[in-house]
Amino acid sequence: MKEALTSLLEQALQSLVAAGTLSDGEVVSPKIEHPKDPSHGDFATNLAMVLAKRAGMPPREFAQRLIDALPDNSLIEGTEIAGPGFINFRLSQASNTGVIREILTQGAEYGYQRHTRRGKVQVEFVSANPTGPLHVGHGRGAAIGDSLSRLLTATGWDVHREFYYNDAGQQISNLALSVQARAKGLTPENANWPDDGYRGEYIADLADAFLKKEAVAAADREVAANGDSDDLDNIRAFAVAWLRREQDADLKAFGVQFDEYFLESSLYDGGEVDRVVEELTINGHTYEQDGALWLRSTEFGDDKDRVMRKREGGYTYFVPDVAYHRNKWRRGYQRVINEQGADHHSTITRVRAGLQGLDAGIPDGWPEYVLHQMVTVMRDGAEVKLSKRAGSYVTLSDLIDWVGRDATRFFLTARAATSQLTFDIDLARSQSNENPVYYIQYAHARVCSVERKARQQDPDWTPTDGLESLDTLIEPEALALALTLSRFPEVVSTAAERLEPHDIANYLRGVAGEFHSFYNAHKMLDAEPPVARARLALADATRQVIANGLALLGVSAPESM
RNA sequence: GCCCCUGUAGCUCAGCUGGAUAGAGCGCUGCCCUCCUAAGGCAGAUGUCAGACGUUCGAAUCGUCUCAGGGGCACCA
Repeated sequence: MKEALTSLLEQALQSLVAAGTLSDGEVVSPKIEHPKDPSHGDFATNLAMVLAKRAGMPPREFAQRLIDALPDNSLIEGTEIAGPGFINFRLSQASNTGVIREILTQGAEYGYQRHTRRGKVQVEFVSANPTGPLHVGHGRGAAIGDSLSRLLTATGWDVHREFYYNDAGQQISNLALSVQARAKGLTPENANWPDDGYRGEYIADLADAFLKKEAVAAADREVAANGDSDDLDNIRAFAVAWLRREQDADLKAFGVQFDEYFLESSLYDGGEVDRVVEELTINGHTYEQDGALWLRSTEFGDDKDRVMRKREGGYTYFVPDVAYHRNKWRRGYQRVINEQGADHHSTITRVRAGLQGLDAGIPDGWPEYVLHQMVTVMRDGAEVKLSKRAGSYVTLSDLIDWVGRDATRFFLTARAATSQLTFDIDLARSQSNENPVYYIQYAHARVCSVERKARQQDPDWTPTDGLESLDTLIEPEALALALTLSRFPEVVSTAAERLEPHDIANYLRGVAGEFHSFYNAHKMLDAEPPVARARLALADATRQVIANGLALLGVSAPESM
C-alpha cells in the first residue's frame, strides 16, 4: 500500500517536472507516514514542505499542485491539505479491506519474506560459560537473540544460531575445585574453601551427583562420573557436562534452540589462536614490552594498546575471541550478529581491531553487536543481587516457574535492548492475569472461539467465505483494524533491519487493542449473513497476524484460554 | 579522567534516521455482560519529554554543555 502511494507521488512529481514547476535535480523520494491521529487520514506525506522552498512557493500551494498532478487511481478516496502543508490521504474502502484477502491467502507466510535470499548470517547469543545455571541476564539474551534469529529467518536470511563457551579456562578450574571441595565434605563457610570458588547450592547437587557416579548427557557432550574426588580431570569434565545439561533444559523450557555449540578450547587445539598471534606479528601490529606481547590496537581506534600474551605466557581473553571471529569469517558469514550483555562492550573495539590487523579483508564494522542492558530483579520490594558466588541468584528457570514461559519471553523482549529492565517478580506473579502478553493472546483465543461457534452453526463455513462481501465492512473499527493489519509486513521488515524485536511486541499490543474494540462494538455471528462472513474474515486475518507476530517472539498463540 | 547506555504520567516503559493537540500497560474515577470468552470495552484525570544553549519553517527526536542513574575502561574472563 505504501509502495503504491509512493509510486503515485513519484508520478505526480515527474509530471510537475515536465510542467516546469520543479527541475529534475530537485526531486526527492517521497516519505509516507502513518498519522497518529485518525482525523489526519490513513497515510500522510510531508513532501510538499520538503520541496516548497525549491519550488519557490508556499508549502500549501505546492501541495495543491501535487494533488492536482496525481494520476487517476482507485486507491485513494480523498486527499486534503492540512496544517503547515501535510497531504493526508484517505484510502478507499476496497483498497483498505483488500489486505484481508492477502492475509487469508498467504496465511502463516503473511508479513514474512522467506523467499528473498539475503545471504548467510550467524547469530551468537547466550554463550554462557558452564559454571552455573542461566540467570535472568542470560534469559534476556536468550529471548532477544532467539527473536532476532526468528526475525532474520522470516525476512529471508539463512540464520545459523551459535552458542560459544569456554570449557577449559580458569573459571572452569575454579568450578572443578569447588565441586571437589564439596565432594570432600567442605562447605563455602569452611576456611579451606577455594579462594575463587563458586558458592551456589548447585555445587552441592553437582558434588552429590558426582559421588553417585551419575552419567550426564548434554546437547553437545556426555560424561560419566567415576566418583573419585581426587580425579580433578573427571570432576571437571563431569561438572561441565552437568551444567551444560542444566542449561540445555532451561533453554528448552524457554523454547530456544541452537545449531551449534562452539568450544573455545577447539581454537587452541586447532592452533587457530597461535596462528592469529603469529599473523598479527607478521603484519607488524604487535610489539614486545615488559616481557609481554602487545597489540597496537590504537591503530584501529582503541584508546590504548592491549596485552595479547602475558608475561607469564598465557593469552589474554580477547585473543581467542579474535581467533573465534576469524573462524566465523572463514565459515563464510557476511553478517555476524553478537547478542551480549552490555558489560562486554569493551570487547567490541578489541575484537574488531584484531580482525583489522589480520588484513584479511574483513569489513570495518564486522561483526555487528546487539548489547542488552542489565536486568534488575525486584523481589519483596528489594533488589535481588545476582551473584554466583554468594548463591543468591534468580535463575531463568525460577522465572519460568513463577511467571510462565510466555510471560517471561514477552517481558524480556518487549523493551528495547538498550533500556535497563526492571523485572518485578512480585508484580509479574501477583498480577499475572493482567500481563500484556495475555491481552494479546486473549485476542487470538477470542477469534478462535468465535470461529468454533461459526463452525457449529455451519459446518461448511470457512474464513474465506467472507471475501465475497468485504465491501460490507464499513465501520470505523473494522477499517482501522484492517489498516493496522496491512502494516504488519512493514513492521516486520523494519524490526529486522533495526534488530529490534520489541517493535513486534508493541505492534501486537496495538492489533489486540483494535480487535478488542471491534469485538465489543460489533457482533459477528448475529449480523446479516454477508456482513457476518466479512467480519469473520477480518477476525481470521487478525488471528493470523497475531499468530505470525507471536511466532517471531517465541510466544504461543493459544486457541482457548 | 575517558568511552557506552539511559533519563518521557504515581509505577514499568513505547515513541528518538525531525513533523500536525506527546502514547500504552499497571494504578485511580465512573459506566457497559437476558448478547460470539468481562483475561474485554467505553469515558475521564494525570506530563518543566532531567536542565541549558544551539540547528530548523518545525525538536521528546539532531548538535554542544551540565546534572542524575547504570555499565565498561586489567598482563581477570
